[in-house]
Amino acid sequence: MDPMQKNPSQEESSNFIQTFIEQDIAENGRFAGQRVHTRFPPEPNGYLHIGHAKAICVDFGMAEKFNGLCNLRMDDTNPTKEDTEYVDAIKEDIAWLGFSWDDRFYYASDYFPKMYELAVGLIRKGLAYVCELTPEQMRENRGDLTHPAKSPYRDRPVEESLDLFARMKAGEFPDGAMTLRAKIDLNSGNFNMRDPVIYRINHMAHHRTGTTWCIYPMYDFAHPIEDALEGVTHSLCTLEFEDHRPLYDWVIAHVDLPAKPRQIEFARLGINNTVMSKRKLRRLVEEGFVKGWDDPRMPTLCGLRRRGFTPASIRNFCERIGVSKVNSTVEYGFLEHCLREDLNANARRTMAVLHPLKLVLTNYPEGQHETFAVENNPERPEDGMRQVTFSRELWIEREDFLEEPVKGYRRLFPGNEVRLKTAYIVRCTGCEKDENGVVTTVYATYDPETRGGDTPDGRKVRGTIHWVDASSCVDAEVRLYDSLFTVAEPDQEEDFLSVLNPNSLEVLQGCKVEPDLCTMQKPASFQFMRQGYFCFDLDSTPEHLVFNRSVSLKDSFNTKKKG
RNA sequence: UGGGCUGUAGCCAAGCGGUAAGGCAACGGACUUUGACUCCGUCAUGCGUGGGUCCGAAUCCCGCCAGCCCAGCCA
Repeated sequence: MDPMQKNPSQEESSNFIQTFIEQDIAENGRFAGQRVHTRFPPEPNGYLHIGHAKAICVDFGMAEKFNGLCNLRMDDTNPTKEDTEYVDAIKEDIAWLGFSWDDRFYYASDYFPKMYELAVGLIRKGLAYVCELTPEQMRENRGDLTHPAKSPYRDRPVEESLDLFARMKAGEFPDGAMTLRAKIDLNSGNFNMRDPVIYRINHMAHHRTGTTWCIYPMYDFAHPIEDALEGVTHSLCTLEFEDHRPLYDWVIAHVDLPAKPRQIEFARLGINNTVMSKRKLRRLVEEGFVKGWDDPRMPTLCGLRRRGFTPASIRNFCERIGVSKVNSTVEYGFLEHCLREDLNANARRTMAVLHPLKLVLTNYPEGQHETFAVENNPERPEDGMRQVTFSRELWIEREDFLEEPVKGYRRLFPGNEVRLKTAYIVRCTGCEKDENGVVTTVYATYDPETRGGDTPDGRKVRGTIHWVDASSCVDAEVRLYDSLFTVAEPDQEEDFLSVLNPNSLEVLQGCKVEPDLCTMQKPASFQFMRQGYFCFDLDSTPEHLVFNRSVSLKDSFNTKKKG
């Protein structure tokens, strides 16, 4: 599906951010003559996950809606946690989703000289001072809910702060020795306004600026400046920054900047049965509970990609969950629904047998072969046909045969007729079992009059099963994934690792697939008949096909009382 | 306990003073050469709660209750 295509039923739905922007445009005030301009500002300290996808869709999507622009900016103001490794991964994932920042790719670190200059300006205005409280002392002097904060350095003369700040920059002081603080309100009920630190000393090499700087701006000081310098009009961020907005506005108001961006906050995405915090995802990777950031069980974009999720499905998901200020938890099933919807329309069909059971057609001549033309996607004739080989011995799904059928079962059992998809109608005549009573071979006879699966005499055949030709099929490995967690809300658990699902990965060897899958381009999504949706694992080879299952098809048989 | 924010169905979510959109899930049914898909139907006399204003309130006012965020030299 075209990711840009709107869901018809969602046509008129809008959100509060859109309303705000519309009002801003209508008021023709501080944004007069400006094109709507947003930005997505990840810190390059980890991989992007589905939660980021929502933010990306909001940031880029809102710009698109207003025919505006959206920048991509690495918010790299803290060298402690950042690394170049993540920068490329972030760009790759955003591009994969289908968004483009054109030539507007920025680094906050590019603004370090300007930020320093603006901080000096603040000191000159008497709006910032160098404070020598240690981290411990600062905590002790922060006050509490009913008592104001304190700093003995608050009234330090401007010249003295200027001198100390220059020496901080020059590297004269060790980490933590002093900070630059904005002089705002030690009495504020909002702790962010109790003279927040805007520069700290950190003698650590930055992934881009190296050792050029040993003082780094704090987010609250840097972010509004970054936005303003880039001409951002609407700075969209998540709810936890709501309390920071007064500070954001303070910086915009007191620092000499070329624009006056407006911050608007929205709720971050929560999905049940999933952890979304970078810290927890990192533990899963580093402690070996998953095979990497791109493990298909991970909610990271690279993980979802390997799992078989498409960009369109993720974008559609983000569009449909909406944007509000309510802390919400979306059901994982909804994400799956969005994938099924896309794949059902666009994935090509193929037949594969996950749990093979031999079917022998006793009246089909040995050594004979024939081929059938099958649509790659019944919904899209333009996707063409493929040739499928058929012969005397086939593989069918073990669960498609029952020696003693349960009520409502309409597949293969002794005496029953079933349709082999696009091939023939066959009647089961019996089966063979090993010494343990396990069925090893099923026998049936085919009806030559029913070539293509038609019933010229009009008789009803209720069951249709998939199959692959035993003489020409290819062995493959299929990986079935289940939730990583055994409880519904792992985020509520203090130790989320104790509720990990040990059966989250099941590997099936010896699955039988149509041979032409070997030649398919990767990654590609398929709907394996009655088995769900799969995609090639990115590291599978023609000699060793590996498939990941994205989502199962719905099967109502097991849940229905009747057949 | 100070400040900020949020409460519309099992889960999301429109609505902005004129009598509760839509999607997911669920449940009925039709169709079916995938027990899938698709299609049709059902699903809040009710909008956290108690008052008030009004001819009329989910929408305005007041009080209460519940949840989330904030005391990093993280973002």
